[in-house]
Amino acid sequence: MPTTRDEIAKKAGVSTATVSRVYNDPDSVSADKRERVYAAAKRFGYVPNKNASALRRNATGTIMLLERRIENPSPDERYYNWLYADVIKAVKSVIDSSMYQLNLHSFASGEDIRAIKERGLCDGIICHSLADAEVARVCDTGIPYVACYRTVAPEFNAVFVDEYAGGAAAAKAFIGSGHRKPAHITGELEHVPVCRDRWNGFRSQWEREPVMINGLLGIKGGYESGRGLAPAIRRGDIDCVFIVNDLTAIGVVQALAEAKIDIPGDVSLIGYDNLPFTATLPCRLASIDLSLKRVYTTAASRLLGNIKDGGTIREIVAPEYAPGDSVRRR
Amino acid sequence: MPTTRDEIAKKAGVSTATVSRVYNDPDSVSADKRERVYAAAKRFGYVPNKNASALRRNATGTIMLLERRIENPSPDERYYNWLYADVIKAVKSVIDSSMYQLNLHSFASGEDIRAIKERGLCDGIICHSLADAEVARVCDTGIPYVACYRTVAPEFNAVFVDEYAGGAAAAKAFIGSGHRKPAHITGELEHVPVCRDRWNGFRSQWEREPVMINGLLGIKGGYESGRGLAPAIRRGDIDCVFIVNDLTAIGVVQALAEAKIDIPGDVSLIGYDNLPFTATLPCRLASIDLSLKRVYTTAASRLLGNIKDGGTIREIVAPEYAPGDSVRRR
DNA sequence: CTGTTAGCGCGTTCAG
DNA sequence: CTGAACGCGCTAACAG
Repeated sequence: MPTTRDEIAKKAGVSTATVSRVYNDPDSVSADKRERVYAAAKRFGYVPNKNASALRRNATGTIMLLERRIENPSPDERYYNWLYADVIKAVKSVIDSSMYQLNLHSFASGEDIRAIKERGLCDGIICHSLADAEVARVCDTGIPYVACYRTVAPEFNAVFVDEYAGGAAAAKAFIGSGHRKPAHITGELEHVPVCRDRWNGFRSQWEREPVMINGLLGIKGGYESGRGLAPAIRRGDIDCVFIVNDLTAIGVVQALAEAKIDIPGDVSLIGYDNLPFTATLPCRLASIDLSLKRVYTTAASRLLGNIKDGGTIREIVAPEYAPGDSVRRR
Repeated sequence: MPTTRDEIAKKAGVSTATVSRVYNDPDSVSADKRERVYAAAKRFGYVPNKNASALRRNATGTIMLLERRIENPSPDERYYNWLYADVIKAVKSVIDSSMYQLNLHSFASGEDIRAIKERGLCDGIICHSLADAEVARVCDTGIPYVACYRTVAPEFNAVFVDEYAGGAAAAKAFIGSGHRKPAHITGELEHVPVCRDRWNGFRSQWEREPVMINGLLGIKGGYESGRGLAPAIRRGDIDCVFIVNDLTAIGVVQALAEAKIDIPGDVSLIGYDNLPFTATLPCRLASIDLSLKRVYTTAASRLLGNIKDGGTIREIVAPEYAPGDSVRRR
């Protein structure tokens, strides 16, 4: 049976308005009364009622984590469900200690995004991996927002991963362990900006241009690219391969296994995303960890600030190299 | 700018109470007025304010999805994060079309569970994979609840998976495709009731007792068990193996690969859980799908009913065989 | 079946 | 810096 503000006011010997102020603008209350309120709150287990405060405030008291709905996810798309649990937990850790609640929401169309505003669903939006056009829709609602994880155009509020730095980190890991003959397997370079960034970051570190194969993303795409690369590896023209993401890397590993190429004996491999299920591979795949926890906790707290004080949000988080057995010193 | 009930009442030419009733007990309103309210609501984009209704109702308007917090998850534990995204989506699909909001919550101690009541955090609790002792704590709060997925003692409200039927389904799949020499790899049979149920279901279908290896759960445990089983497979004493879960099965596959035993050429395999990342294995692992979507949507709607009308909840959902390349007709 | 009315717990004026 | 008082949008009596 939760206590109410009025009871606490009585117990602490202050007015109800003072109790309210203690929770919304502590500095405007004298230290003495503030402490008395805190003490009474602790003694009687008082927590402000979120529904009442949101109602009074003319707000929803809700922060929305927004993602694109995928009706029938392909197997490859489902792998990224994986990240979702981490993302939720990171956002929750910040939101829970604010006066807001977290709400998960997915949209199928731009119309759905407009409806968020019209139906008054939330006070702030955290966009999970949305493309520029989708973020633009969110921006149009006028609700405070931040786009996360994916790189988006500079006019949007965003906290995202420095994909270029990620590619460069892979190259540095190879170079640091004595590799000299790099290759890169990408996926749909023409259509996927992220792939371009990773590739540009990777090539930036080498004196001579790495070999590059531009295949399809995903396990199957990786398998084909891996087969394409096998002869060159066998000839000794390539001693390390950076693969644009872990999912694609799984296909590469399968192709190399079929071609009797040993990892890391014959060639070293680094993936990207650090998806944990790569532990199902014969050897632990080195990868680039997205630091998603950092991205989303940063985004959530910046958004809360933005709701209060306005302004813009722009932060870039550098991913980190996650070592594995697939890289061997040469 | 969301519309309010009072405006809709005016537009529809009815009283405010009637509008309220249309959303809370539609049958108590004449069809004529009901339609007028719906029409006005649609025209002006009216949606009842959840904060206001929860406040007035003296409730929270929140359903909680509760799980145990794992501070530093082991790699094996992290694999089950996977299921979490599916669970959330299933629960959301039901809660979203009710007047409730979904809230995710984790606890570290029994004290945390008691605090849910004291702080008035929710009107109903969906327990995700909790053990009997934890469910008992939840039950003690007096808040309507349902325990999910794990089998729990009969005195608790629960919707869970029929693990015995799952084991039996694996046996039937083997028998139906002409297998005659079964084995089972389990994990910590003494301590894990689920493992016992799966094993009992499996053995129930065979005339002669299957070979059984009781190792440790997880990839490493499976690897050891797989090594132990290899000689018997090579001798032709075993033509099919049911493994207590997919994670353990991954270890088994690795061990058999090392022992140059071909799947499904030399032996057929069926896992349990149908975790999608088994697609990273050389062959698609047949498995038993938990039907978690069904479990959690059922649980959520039963819980909503329970909040309204009381009563008890007890449903058992049978898992389904999910075919794969790891089983071949003999 | 329908309308009138009294608060649910709180944030925020407005006076002091 | 503090307190009194109003009303956010809604549900649930109650009276017709």
